[in-house]
Parts: sequence; C-alpha cells; structure tokens
Amino acid sequence: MTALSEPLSRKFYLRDTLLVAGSLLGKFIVRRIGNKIIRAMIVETEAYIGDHDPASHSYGRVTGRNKVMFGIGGTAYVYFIYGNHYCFNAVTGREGKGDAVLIRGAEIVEGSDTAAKFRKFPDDLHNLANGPGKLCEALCIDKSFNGHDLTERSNLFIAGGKRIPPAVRIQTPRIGISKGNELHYRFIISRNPCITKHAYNPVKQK
DNA sequence: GACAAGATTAGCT
DNA sequence: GCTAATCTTGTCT
Repeated sequence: MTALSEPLSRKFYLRDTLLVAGSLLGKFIVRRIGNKIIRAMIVETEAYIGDHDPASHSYGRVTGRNKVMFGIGGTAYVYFIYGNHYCFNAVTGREGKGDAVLIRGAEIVEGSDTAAKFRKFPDDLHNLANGPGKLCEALCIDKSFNGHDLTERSNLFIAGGKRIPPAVRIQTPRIGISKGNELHYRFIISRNPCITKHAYNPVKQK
C-alpha cells in the first residue's frame, strides 16, 4: 500500500470544521468489500456546525440520533433520510462540539464497476456518486457505519489524496436545507463533472 | 401512539 | 419545475 492509502490522522479531523471541509476535497474514500476495493475522490462537502447552525442535526441538544455527531473528530456519522437514502458525514472537532462534514459527492477512481452494481439504477461513471444518497448507495454505506472510526484502516476510511489548489475550491450556500441558508458552508472542486447540479454556477444559487 | 418534517432522488410535465 | 416514494426520528398528547 502506498502512502495514499493511509487513513487521515485524528489530528486532521480535530481542526476547525470549515478547514476540514475544505481540506477533504481531493481526498479519497476507501471502501473495501470482500476482496473488492472502491476508491472515490471527494469533490463536494458541506460543513455543519453544532452550536450556531440551525441546519445542523446537532443544533440544540443531544438526542439519540445526533449523539454520534458529538463524538470525537474522525468518526463516521451515517443517517437515513426521506425513507430512501443514507448520508455519510465525518465528525470533526473535539468531543462534545457536535460538528460534522457531509460528504455530498465523489468521483469514483477505482472499482467503478463494483460501485455501479450497488446502484439501483444504471448510470454513467460521473453520475455514480454525485449526491449524498447516491454516494452511499454506490459505496454500500449504511447505518452499520454510524459511529465507525475513520482513522483506522478498515472496510471504510478516508485517505490522503491530491492537494487541491485554493483557486479551484469554491465556497457556496448549502443545498436542500430550509434553515441556515445564509451560511456558505458548501465546498466544491470547480468544474469537476461529479458535483451535484447547479454547482457549475454557484452565483445563481439562492 | 400519532403525527409531521426531513442535509434526497428519479421521473414526469 | 413539481411531486411521489418511503421511513426514521423527535415531539407532542
């Protein structure tokens, strides 16, 4: 295994949440299923800050669902939404903060045939994981990974990847939320074909 | 126990 | 652009 396949350290996740959200662009999600490996480069993330962000699940108080978000940085937070989809987050910051980064989209760089098999609908390479629900489907991530440690080499972790120059990192308002729209906590790699729709023209978004 | 809302997606108009 | 599908969670009674 090369250095690229080493999991990111705990220290990486303990930094400021917005910094982590931006730094995760270009990193690789490594998913091992049996003897198959899927690697996906993260191209789109969103930050959720517990203490002042009304859109965050951890806004307010600790409940059964959001308690994982209050764990230590480097933990996976997976939840089920709309009766159909899972969303995959990486918890950031220290224990008790309630911060996390939602992984919204990724580009499959290895094992795309395996990933395609997990998708309910056939799709081309660039549409396999361009959205939080689709990403979890393609990487076969479900609730069993809620609370999973992402800093250890296992069936699921995030590894170091390309360094993305600040010039192609764009910060925009988040998508699909009804509260906290004014916070520009969404990070994308400019002009990447695997980001969700409307992403090419962030200026036009409300 | 009942009810409404939700960090989505695909398909149809 | 609009809506159904579908179910977990939190809140209220």
